[in-house]
Amino acid sequence: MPPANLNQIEGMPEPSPWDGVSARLRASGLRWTPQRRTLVDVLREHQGHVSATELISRCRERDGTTTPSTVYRTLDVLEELGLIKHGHGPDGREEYHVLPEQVHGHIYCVGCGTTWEIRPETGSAIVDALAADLGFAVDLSHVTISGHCQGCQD
Amino acid sequence: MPPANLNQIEGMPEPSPWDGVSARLRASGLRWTPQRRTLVDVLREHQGHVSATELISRCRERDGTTTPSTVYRTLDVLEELGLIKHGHGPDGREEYHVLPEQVHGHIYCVGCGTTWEIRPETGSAIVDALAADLGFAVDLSHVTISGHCQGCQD
DNA sequence: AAGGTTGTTGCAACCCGTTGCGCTAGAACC
DNA sequence: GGTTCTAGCGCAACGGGTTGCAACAACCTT
Repeated sequence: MPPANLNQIEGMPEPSPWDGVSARLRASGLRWTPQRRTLVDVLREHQGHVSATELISRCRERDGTTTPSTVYRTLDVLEELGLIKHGHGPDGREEYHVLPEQVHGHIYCVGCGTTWEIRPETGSAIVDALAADLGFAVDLSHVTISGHCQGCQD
Repeated sequence: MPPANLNQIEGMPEPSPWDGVSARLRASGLRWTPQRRTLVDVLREHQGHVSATELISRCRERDGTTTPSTVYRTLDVLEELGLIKHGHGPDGREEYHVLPEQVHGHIYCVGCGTTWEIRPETGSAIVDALAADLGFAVDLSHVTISGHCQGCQD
């Protein structure tokens, strides 16, 4: 049997950015702990946006001893590795974007509560506008802009 | 002596949107209480942005019995009257804009911690961009966009 | 001036997120 | 396998913000 990627010894190989996490942590002198494994497992099956609260309760499903503080600290670490990004939803609460493939902002409709991603072209229009204003380099991904969607305007 | 505006019997007349608050409240079946008076007095001498925490402590200076919940609830009421607007700072905490003369957004520099107002032209560029995207009607004032100012980019 | 409604207050409890600290337990090295 | 170093864990407490509820008091009516 030929040497295989140790992280995916069975089934369809489906390389994921999560696969190298333990190694990347260790490479920085950080540690790979059961608690972090739990959180990464949870994140692994998530796309898009998740609230911190939801992540915590998902972790607790797998490991009843999960502590909020640990989750928040691990999220910070993972963010430094670039695997997730946090932002603030319309209510100001934390929201995490898993595996941000490309930077994108969010808009939130106050009327119906839906959240959309801002399309890249639109996003760069915003970035450009602010760059022209004060030479400001916007981090769009951190923010949710609110307003009313087409359906909710009367 | 000619009849004067009862709200400003001395000195330079300086009509303020705050003058009619009590009447406006009563007109909606709401009440004019000492606690609300205290908060309005505090707001009266404020321009621009204030955090809820600061408002609470300012109220407590005048009336030691001030309760946070009351302040928050009164702020909600005043917002419905359009006298203030709330938004979320870069850290997701509440921030109030007193007497928003014209809608404006904010940008916050992660590097140096400064907050700027977005100029109207730039603001409308953003609004237009999102209107073109999904027909979205943005409420710019509710949001603080973060990034790096010119001085903090390297 | 007294009474009755009902909007408001203040309290206590709660939720989300953060922080400080002592103990635990990764993992590198023997 | 055992040692050692220290990152990370769990706990407890805190701060900002919200909510349920019983008592209170503005305001209208008589």
